[in-house]
Amino acid sequence: MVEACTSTQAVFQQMLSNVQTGVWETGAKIPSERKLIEEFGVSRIAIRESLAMLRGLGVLEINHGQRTRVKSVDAVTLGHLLPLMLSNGGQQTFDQVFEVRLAIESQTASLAAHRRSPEQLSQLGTLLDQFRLSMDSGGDAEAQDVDLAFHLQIARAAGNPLFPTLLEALAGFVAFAQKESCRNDSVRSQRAVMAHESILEAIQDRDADRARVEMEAHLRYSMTRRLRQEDSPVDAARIETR
Amino acid sequence: MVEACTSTQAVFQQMLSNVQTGVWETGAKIPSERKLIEEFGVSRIAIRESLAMLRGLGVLEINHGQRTRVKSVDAVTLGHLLPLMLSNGGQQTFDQVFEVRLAIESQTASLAAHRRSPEQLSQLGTLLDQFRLSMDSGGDAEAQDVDLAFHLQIARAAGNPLFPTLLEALAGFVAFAQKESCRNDSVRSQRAVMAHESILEAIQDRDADRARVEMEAHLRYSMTRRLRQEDSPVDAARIETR
DNA sequence: ATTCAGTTCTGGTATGATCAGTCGATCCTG
DNA sequence: CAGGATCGACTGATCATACCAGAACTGAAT
Repeated sequence: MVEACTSTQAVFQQMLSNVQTGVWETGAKIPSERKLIEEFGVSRIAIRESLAMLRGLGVLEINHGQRTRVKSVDAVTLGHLLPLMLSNGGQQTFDQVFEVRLAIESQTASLAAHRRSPEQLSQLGTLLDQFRLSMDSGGDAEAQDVDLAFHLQIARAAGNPLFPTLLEALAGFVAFAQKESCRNDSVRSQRAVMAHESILEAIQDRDADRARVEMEAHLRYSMTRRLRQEDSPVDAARIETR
Repeated sequence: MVEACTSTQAVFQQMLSNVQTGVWETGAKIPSERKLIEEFGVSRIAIRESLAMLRGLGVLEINHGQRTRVKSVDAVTLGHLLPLMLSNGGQQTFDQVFEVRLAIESQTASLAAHRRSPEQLSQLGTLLDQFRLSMDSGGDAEAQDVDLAFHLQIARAAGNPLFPTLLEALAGFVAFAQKESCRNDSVRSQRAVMAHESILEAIQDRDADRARVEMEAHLRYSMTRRLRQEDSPVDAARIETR
């Protein structure tokens, strides 16, 4: 381990280590700033800046008046980070994000077919019904939300918490593109419902390969469909981060 | 956007926005703390804590004596974050990351078969040769690096910069597990070389499906192989960060 | 036992001073 | 004039102190 030349860095490393090794258990309260000053032997500034860094990382939950607690790093933090990561080049297009989503969801569909519990299956059925209703009532925004919920439920049924996390982060990007392509397009809506039905069926039958293929077809159709609507593929596909 | 009740939060949000909207360009220097005090109209504490949070997020590069610069968020930060996210997961941790990696790399292999340029192809050949040499000379660490480089090159050849970025973050996480399973295992080494050969061949032939299948088989083998070696599933799989 | 006010914890902010690196212009030397 | 040493003016890093504001705890009055 490289020696941290600044005291803030040193304290930060030590604190991070405390979290990682479980000295500071997740959900537990850590000592107050005044205590930490004595414990680390540095000024409050160094303590607070280290805490701020950890807060930035999403490791700590700091609230005025309450003791600071160790937070389990969740999708939200990753959701903050991914956009920053993905937009650093500034050249990312929706296609690129969509390809990643395709990769993820092919896997989730396949895994979900293997691992889904009966409860998760029935929940998927419920979401599918809701999706149909939203489509009929013409609520685009709602339909989109339900659509995402359906995909997220599949990701959850895959039994790997990373998948819903990643998908959620990615979905923020493709959301508005989906909305665009969804709008006033009964053909596509119909097809989306059918695609969801097919996917659900495959997951129900525990047919992993079919689930994957159906999901891939579904997403690829959405993607190409959207592309056809765009005249200027590069500029229009540029990501607007928040 | 939710109103930030504390000034530090407000400044943080504003700064983050500055980065995301490009007001603060990546790589450029941001105003000094003294300037920011005037600009935001808050005390130095608030400024510094906001900067610390952004540093924790990996957005800023702060060095003593030099102006603070905007850093492009790279895989390293995410590499820090993933262990924290999964540190409570115990045994499943690696499997989970591996599944994501599997999802990503199945796609990259497939896409690379379509899109690889001749230069990228020849580079893959070079890396494969290096891989063979490393295996023969018994340099485990080197072999692992070359292995990763090979996979990253495929991700690059997929023509989507998101893939190498994500893979880099994921690979750093599973690195030491790979090292473990690699060690003194000529059977596995041999098989890894053969797998790489098969993948490269498929990519060379522009056979996307085969590339995907070969990659999947390769990774799945590594994964199961590693699992079989672990006797104490919980402790052995615990994450050693850094 | 319940309620409510006051105390005392907690973190949040501000100020001012000082230390310590880095950079660049300036000056001195060869 | 060229090259290197020097000094000053930046930059961030750290500290001590004080005070503000929210949350929680305490204890007395009901």
